[in-house]
Amino acid sequence: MLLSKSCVYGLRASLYLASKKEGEFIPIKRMSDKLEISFHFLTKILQQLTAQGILESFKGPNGGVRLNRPGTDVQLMDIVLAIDGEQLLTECALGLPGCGIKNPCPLHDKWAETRDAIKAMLEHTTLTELVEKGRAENLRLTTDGGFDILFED
Amino acid sequence: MLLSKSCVYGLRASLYLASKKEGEFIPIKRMSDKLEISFHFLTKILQQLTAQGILESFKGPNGGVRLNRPGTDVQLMDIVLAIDGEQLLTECALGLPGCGIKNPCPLHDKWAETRDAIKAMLEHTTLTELVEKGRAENLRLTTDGGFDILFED
DNA sequence: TTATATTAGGATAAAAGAGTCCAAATAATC
DNA sequence: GATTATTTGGACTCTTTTATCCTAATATAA
Ligand code: SF4
Ligand code: SF4
Repeated sequence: MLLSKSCVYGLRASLYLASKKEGEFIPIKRMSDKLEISFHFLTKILQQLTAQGILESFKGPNGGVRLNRPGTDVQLMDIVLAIDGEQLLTECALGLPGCGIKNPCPLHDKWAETRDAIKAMLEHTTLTELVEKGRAENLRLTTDGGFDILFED
Repeated sequence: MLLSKSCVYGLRASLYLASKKEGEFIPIKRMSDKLEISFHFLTKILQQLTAQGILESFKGPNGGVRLNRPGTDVQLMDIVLAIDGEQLLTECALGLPGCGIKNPCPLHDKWAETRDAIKAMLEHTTLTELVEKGRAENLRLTTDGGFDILFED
């Protein structure tokens, strides 16, 4: 798998948050219900995102989490880096230790191209962009149901 | 990680085999030494490749494994499919169950492009091609040492 | 001030991936 | 026929990832 499960959940949750009114705190419980992710697990993941400054959290009634920056300023790569780290950008195809351009393996050239494509995609896609697309085309963030089900309260 | 460790080891071993005289059986022990991979682990992996018809094995003294087809006919994708299965081609970015074009998530379009690039790379690269490149430029298949160390007996 | 809703954080459990070990089967050589 | 070199296959262990649970801290509201 390209991204860990934690990372995927983090992305889904971030998209959910980006679809909400800016500044509003959303309880994790609500998100885990809507997104069909284990509440406790999602909590752990969002704690990471909070620790990394991507989310902001607030305790107590009316508490929850929200994006720390507008969704237009959050790239998918930000989430991926916060959860999976640089692995995706550094590790690669033949996974030899201490890799890079200096001492490449035979796959390096081809792999580097592919990896750059992945990187570019993650860096050039913002949360808001996907939310707008999802809303316009009623795409899904869960197993069943379209984007719209996320907005029923 | 894009490819499992088993898969990476399988690729490295297949490249090794493709660099050898066609038809020659190579003992797994020799490969595991050269490639610095645990003998027992590599054995398990190569058993999978043998079961999938990518390699052929022969027991006893002078035994070992060899490619079942010429290296020019073996794509990287063949190895990846044999070890990691279709996961890479079917699963994806947001990893929603039962995914596909019918009921996509907001990332689908962008992801599909990226995934196709990965797929194309793996499908259009043959073992022989990489071996020739590795030989010509003395690239490496192990932590230290160039391609050439693989050929000392 | 008490009850309630929430995140934070630690401990633990279950599942998957990676790696090791051993006995059995097979083939060549002595 | 006995010994040796090799693959096969199963059982097992270790590590990492995924998931669950419980308690504490914090903020609101009654
Ligand atoms: S040389 Fe390049 S492709 Fe090969 S393992 Fe290193 S970074 Fe990856
Ligand atoms: S819709 Fe496409 S990108 Fe999204 S999870 Fe499914 S296959 Fe992957």
